[in-house]
Amino acid sequence: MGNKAPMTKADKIAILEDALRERGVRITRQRQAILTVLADAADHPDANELLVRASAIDPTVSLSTVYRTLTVLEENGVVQRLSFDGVPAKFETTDAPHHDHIIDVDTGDVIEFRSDKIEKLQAEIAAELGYEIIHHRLDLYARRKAR
Amino acid sequence: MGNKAPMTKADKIAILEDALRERGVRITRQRQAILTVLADAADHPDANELLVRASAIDPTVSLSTVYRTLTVLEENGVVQRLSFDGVPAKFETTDAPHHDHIIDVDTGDVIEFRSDKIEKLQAEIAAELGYEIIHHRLDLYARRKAR
DNA sequence: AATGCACATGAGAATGATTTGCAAGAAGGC
DNA sequence: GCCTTCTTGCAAATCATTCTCATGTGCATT
Repeated sequence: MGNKAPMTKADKIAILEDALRERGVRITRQRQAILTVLADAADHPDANELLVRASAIDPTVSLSTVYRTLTVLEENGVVQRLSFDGVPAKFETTDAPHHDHIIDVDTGDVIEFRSDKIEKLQAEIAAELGYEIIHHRLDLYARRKAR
Repeated sequence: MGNKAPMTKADKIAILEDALRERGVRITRQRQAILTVLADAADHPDANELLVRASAIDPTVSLSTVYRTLTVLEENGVVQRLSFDGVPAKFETTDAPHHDHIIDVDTGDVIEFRSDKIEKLQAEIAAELGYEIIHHRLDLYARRKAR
């Protein structure tokens, strides 16, 4: 049989689980549920939203476990925590390509963009100051130009 | 007599107070103390630190008032609130020239930097997408490099 | 300088997100 | 299957921040 079948989401999760196990993280029912929800999420859910979604898969998941699992996953580089002003922290998987945001100040629209040049400059600046970037956040608040 | 005497910090604060009064903000003893502390601060104090410093000027200042005053000052464009990951919000006056921040993920320290190259790149990217930048926010979460 | 009143204050309680202590439960190497 | 160690759920604890409310005060007006 051919072995070129495309990797399914289930495969991805299984690979992720193995990698975590490798690092000494036990794969529990609750963690599987949370991982599945994170892998499915196209948005940036907060802890509470993750609880709701994970509960649909495994009703025994508690909010404490969501938080504890997110901490573990963050420490293992699987998810990234996004802290915005005032609102609860949001989370996203780190497998999506990195991008920054332009926020349209008039409409509230959010546009994603990515610039390797900027990424490179950031790294240079940090290096000059003796730092190594873990992650960053760049938000451009802008207005549509009149034509 | 000459009228070219340089503006002292006291002058600056007086001007600020007048501007605020103009906008219907009452200048109380507590607000004066907090304004003075903010004008003096070369770093990025959080609410608690501001309380400590302002108390040295006016011992009647309370933490509630620090928070309330910061909100008022933010609404009136005098200070900017910096909400970083995990740590309490930090504040800085808006009269300083624009700069971005590096946040030390281990200590919570905040370092300012400024790069015209990055500013220019941002403008270019926004322009390409048909936008004009109003303001932006760039936070680099970084870790001190081992030497 | 005295008056009035809307706004500001201090003290502490309330809130909301996140963390933690503890006893019971389960993962995974043997 | 067993045992050790890590995880979990629950509830209580924390922490930053906001709110409540009775009292105090800036300042426009006299």
